[in-house]
Amino acid sequence: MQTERRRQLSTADERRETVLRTAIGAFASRGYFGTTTTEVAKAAGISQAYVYRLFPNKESLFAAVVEHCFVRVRESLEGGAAEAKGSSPEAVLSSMGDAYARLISDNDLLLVQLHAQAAAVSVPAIRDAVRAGYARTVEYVRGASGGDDRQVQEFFAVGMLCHLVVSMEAQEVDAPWTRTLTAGIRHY
Amino acid sequence: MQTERRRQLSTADERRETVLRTAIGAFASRGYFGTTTTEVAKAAGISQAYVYRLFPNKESLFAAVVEHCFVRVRESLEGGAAEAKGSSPEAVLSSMGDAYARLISDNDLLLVQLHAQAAAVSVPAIRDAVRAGYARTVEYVRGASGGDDRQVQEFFAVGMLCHLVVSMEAQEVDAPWTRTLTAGIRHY
DNA sequence: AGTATGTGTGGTTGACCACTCACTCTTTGG
DNA sequence: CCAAAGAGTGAGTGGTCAACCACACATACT
Repeated sequence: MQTERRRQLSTADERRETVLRTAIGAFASRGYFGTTTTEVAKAAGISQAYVYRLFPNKESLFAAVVEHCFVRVRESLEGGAAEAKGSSPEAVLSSMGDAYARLISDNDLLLVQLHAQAAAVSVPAIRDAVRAGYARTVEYVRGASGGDDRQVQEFFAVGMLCHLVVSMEAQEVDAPWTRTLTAGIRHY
Repeated sequence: MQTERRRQLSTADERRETVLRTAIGAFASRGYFGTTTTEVAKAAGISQAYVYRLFPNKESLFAAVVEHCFVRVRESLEGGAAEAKGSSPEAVLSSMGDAYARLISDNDLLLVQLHAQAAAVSVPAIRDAVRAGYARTVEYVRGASGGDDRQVQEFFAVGMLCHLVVSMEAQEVDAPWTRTLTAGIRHY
């Protein structure tokens, strides 16, 4: 009978994954400096002390969360590429853009990327995570779409424009300037 | 004789302007949550307590710094528009882009804008300052260049791409993905 | 000269935060 | 069944930060 009894404790690895998943919501609003490890712990349903058993310090924790976000973004782009109608760079990029728009309809993922960019300026470990994330993502987009430098660059430029729109909640404001910035940008 | 003697104390208004100017450098690396009012005070050469005589709280201080940044950006764009060769939207936008590139060759101004965007997510007063700044700037660019929605949008999208490149110091990395992101982007 | 007003600071406070330690309870394996 | 290893926590600790206050000095006004 014991053999079949459910574990009530998670393994450390499972907990680490839970933390990575839930910490996205914790870091999304106030970013690296503005979010406390207590908030991260609460979101994961563990004690603050245990966060420090799973990660050596706040910096590594945030860097791991950032890497996790990039993985999710790439998975979403892969999905987009798979369901593209046609194999021209334009068709693939458009379908990828659509998949990305769906992924970030929950804003948290996008906001963590924005905050990661901001923290990258002063925290080397985070800068490295951001660089590695974009390195892989740019190369993935280039390879999967077959687009040239110009097209790939524009793909990311539009992505950055999304960050701007979401960060100041420009969709909530009905004015010519917001319509200009959001023109043609999908959101769900 | 007394009439001609130099004031040794600044007026509060002069001090406020000094703070706005020097605080850009203070906030540039670690942003709103990561920068202390003591650092802002040191950059301005005054005591931390006096910062709180000049501004009601940290939030208003940062919002004022953000507004100041937007004013400087618009001044720079005006300069660019003035020295454009030709009056076609393309010529004016190109010249404005060049002026902007020169303005942010000192990175601090750009970094404050990036951090403002990040803080806008969770601090309403900062979000309002960022919205107002982009509202005026978008309308200025549209009016001065005569460009259509598409062109104005691309202008800002490329600007956002600059934020990304600078925040992770992508210029320091020599690799295909950095060349793709930075292609055609001027820097001084 | 004297006073009201404005500029500016040292020192403090109470809250909070990253990180640690000693300890308990659970699971695993022999 | 027992011991070793792992999961998990309560209760700190030292340090830092935003904001405040009492006070000193400079200037302007009369």
